[in-house]
Amino acid sequence: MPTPTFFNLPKQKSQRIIDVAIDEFASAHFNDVSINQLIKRAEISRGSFYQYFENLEDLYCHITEQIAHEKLSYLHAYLEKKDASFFERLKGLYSTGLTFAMTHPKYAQIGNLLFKGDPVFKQKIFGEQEQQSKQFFIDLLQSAQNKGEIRSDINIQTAAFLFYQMNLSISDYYLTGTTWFESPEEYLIAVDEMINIFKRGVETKKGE
Amino acid sequence: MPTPTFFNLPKQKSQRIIDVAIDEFASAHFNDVSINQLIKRAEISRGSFYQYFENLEDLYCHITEQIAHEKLSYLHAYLEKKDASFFERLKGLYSTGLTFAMTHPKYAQIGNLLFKGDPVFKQKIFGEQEQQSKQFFIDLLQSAQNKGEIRSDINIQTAAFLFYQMNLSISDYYLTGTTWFESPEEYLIAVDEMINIFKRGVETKKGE
DNA sequence: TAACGATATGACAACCTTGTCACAATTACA
DNA sequence: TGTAATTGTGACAAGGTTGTCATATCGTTA
Repeated sequence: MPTPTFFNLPKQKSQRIIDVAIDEFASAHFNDVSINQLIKRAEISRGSFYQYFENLEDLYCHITEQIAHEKLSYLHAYLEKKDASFFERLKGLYSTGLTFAMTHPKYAQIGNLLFKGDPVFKQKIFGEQEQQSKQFFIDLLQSAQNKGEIRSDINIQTAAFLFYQMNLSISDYYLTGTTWFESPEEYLIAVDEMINIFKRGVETKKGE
Repeated sequence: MPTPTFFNLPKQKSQRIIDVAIDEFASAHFNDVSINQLIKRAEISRGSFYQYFENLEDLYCHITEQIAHEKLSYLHAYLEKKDASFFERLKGLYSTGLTFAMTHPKYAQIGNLLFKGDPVFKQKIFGEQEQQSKQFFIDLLQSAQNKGEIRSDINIQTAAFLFYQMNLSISDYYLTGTTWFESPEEYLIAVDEMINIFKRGVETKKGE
């Protein structure tokens, strides 16, 4: 947690620090971000930095909490649509992820770097919420299976893993990929097609 | 390229250096590996290191070339089975990746770290071969579509992206994941189930 | 054995990093 | 205005990194 001193700062100044930090954390893994670079860009002295934060991880945590909060508020709209079909909800989830990446590219990139970086560090920062988001996929699938939307021979754990991993891959490619698709528009269409492949892969046969 | 001096070294010594380097590169991203650590563990002096290699990247490239060579020889057995069905070949590809990870965990981890790390660096080291492996998926799918194994409405690019990304995810989870499946055996079954989902997702309907 | 080429070495410069701390400046309040 | 609390500052220590280079040692060959 940043110190009271930090929170008492004029909004303009604290925001400048946060903005620079977001930019730095979106450019490199946590371990490769340096306090020196950050304070130079944010135009604060070394001493001030340590008066605001315990260390770099303190600042990083504060930012990731902000990101998690923002992302959750994004997700809530979709989470509420409990009446929609499983495949509509899955599509909603993927769309939300992509929309979030489009509107908050740096936030999304920070999350992306966290996921691709040291698993131990990821666990430390994101452990609890990661577990929740995995469980969400499992519950979603279980509910769909109970309703007969997906076949009874589909292993929930397997399908949840598959959809969860693809969710990560899809955001990752949007943020850092270039070679597969020519344009974002083409990519969005491709994501829809992937969901259709998934749908056919797990849905209950017509006439069952 | 390492210097002639390095290649003239007694096998025992050069192998010791390579072994330590493999261990280091399997433990952290290239940027986080230090020459100091490496020479300490390999019991060579700083001066010697620079007599063998231009810098750390020189050594890294030499090792990744070794890895690529080893992996290719692994793949060749499967690449030859041109008469097998598309889904059998896809399964063979995934199996090969997993078998490689099981028999060469450090090699696989080095590749994994390269893929999850800085895209620019990845491109520099692996660019050409990455393109080839993507193209391989595309060709495989195109051929399957021509044979009528997969539906004509399936977009090859989309499916190739999907299968390629899952291939990466599957190896990654084997190497670093822990939370989804209890045991490697359970995971191997799950991989089979994923391929079945893919199969149903893209295969031509019976009776077409 | 002597001499020459190949190989090994670690001190060194130059540069980076983090966290601390004595002190300076500013602000708030009486 | 004067005092006290808060906030700002950059030099500094201690540690890390890379690449170089003069020097020492080893081996081979004459």
